[in-house]
Amino acid sequence: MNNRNIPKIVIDRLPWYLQTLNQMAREGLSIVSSLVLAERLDITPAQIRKDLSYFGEFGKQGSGYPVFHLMDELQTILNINHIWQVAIVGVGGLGHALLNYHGFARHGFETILAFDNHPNVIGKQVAHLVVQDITHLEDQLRKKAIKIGILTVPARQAQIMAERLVSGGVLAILNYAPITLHLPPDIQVQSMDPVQSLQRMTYFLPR
Amino acid sequence: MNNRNIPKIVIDRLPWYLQTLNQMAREGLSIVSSLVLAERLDITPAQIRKDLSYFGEFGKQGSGYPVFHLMDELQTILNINHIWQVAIVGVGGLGHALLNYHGFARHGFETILAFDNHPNVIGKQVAHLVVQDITHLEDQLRKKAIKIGILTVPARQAQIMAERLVSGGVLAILNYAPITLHLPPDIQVQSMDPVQSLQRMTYFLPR
DNA sequence: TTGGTTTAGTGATTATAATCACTATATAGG
DNA sequence: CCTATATAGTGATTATAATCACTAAACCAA
Repeated sequence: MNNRNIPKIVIDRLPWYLQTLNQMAREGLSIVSSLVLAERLDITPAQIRKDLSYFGEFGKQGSGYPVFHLMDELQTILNINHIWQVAIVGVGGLGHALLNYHGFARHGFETILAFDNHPNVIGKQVAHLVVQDITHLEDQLRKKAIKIGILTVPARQAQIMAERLVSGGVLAILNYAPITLHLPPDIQVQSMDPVQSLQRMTYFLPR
Repeated sequence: MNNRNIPKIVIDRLPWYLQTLNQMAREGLSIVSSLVLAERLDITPAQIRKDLSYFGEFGKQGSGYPVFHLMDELQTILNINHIWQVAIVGVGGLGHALLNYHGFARHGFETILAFDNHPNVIGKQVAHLVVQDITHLEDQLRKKAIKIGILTVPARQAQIMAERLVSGGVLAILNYAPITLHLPPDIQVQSMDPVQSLQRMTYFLPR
């Protein structure tokens, strides 16, 4: 086991492997070789083998990796072998859509709190939740010991709301606002800006 | 000018630089040094200077980069110095949210077509568009010469819809479905899977 | 059981990317 | 104008990541 400190980029690929293994499991596959998995992901088999080797020996020579076992291992590695409770801040169009998205729960992320600052939304039921007044944010986060927040507020409010999430004890933020958040280095942030993603593609399109 | 073929990861950072420059411009800043920009982005100044040097010399020694000029240059490099027309496939909750999102238009991405296969949605007005029957997809894409598609359909329909986008002439797909699309190598794909993003963070959270 | 085939794991190698550290140029203050 | 300071651009260096290519183990068909 290749256990000198693990490159972050390896971690970034694991969820992707897991997603594909999930798909393969649903297709009834019970063993998969690095070659087959690699073809599905459009990368090299060596990459997969080396990535996995950072964490242990999960495969068998001659056959490959047992799909379910590898999924379990990846879930343990990724720290998703239990339910994570999540809070959403900002119940506009996107917040609504995310609250109604079943994918979170299906993968162990349970949205249990939703906040907004707009009187028209506060107290309203959205999907399975009643939207709470943003003034209760830190209180509620502490009370429920929430570690993960989803930020779906307008750009100009995002920084302050991110800080409030952090002061409520949140350690990881999924940021849908199109700004770069400034938070302590131990806080995890993943940004989901569709405009940036589009701009990463237009570079390669014919001019 | 450091013009041997440009690493893809450099391209990936340019939209992020641009976003921050935008913000700085709004704050009234007209010149910015690599140091100041780097602090804002939490990277090293050398990284920024080297990245930009792949494309030209945009700064002045002693002072820094003229904000507006650099923005213009980046927009030209990224091929976003004109309007891109975009089609959305799938007008569920997320599709609705994206159609109502003004950020696309504000950054030169104009959503001009929306498709769905559900009778309850077809013909309905959503934001500025009337949702069209998915059967007209390829026709309409060709007619309007659309090169960029946004995919917001359920996972099981995503692959086939991606293929239909491509056969309608689309060259870049922003994929919100939680699957890995298999498309010709010249097709650009950016995936936006919130579950994967959450899983990339949980690894670093206390267990 | 045996021998050819498949495949994981991994040290060595190569490729890619980030950083350093220097040069040349511009700025700003007196 | 002159000098001290700031900063871009970049070749050289270091760090990081991907791939190669080998070994040992497991599989499988006859």
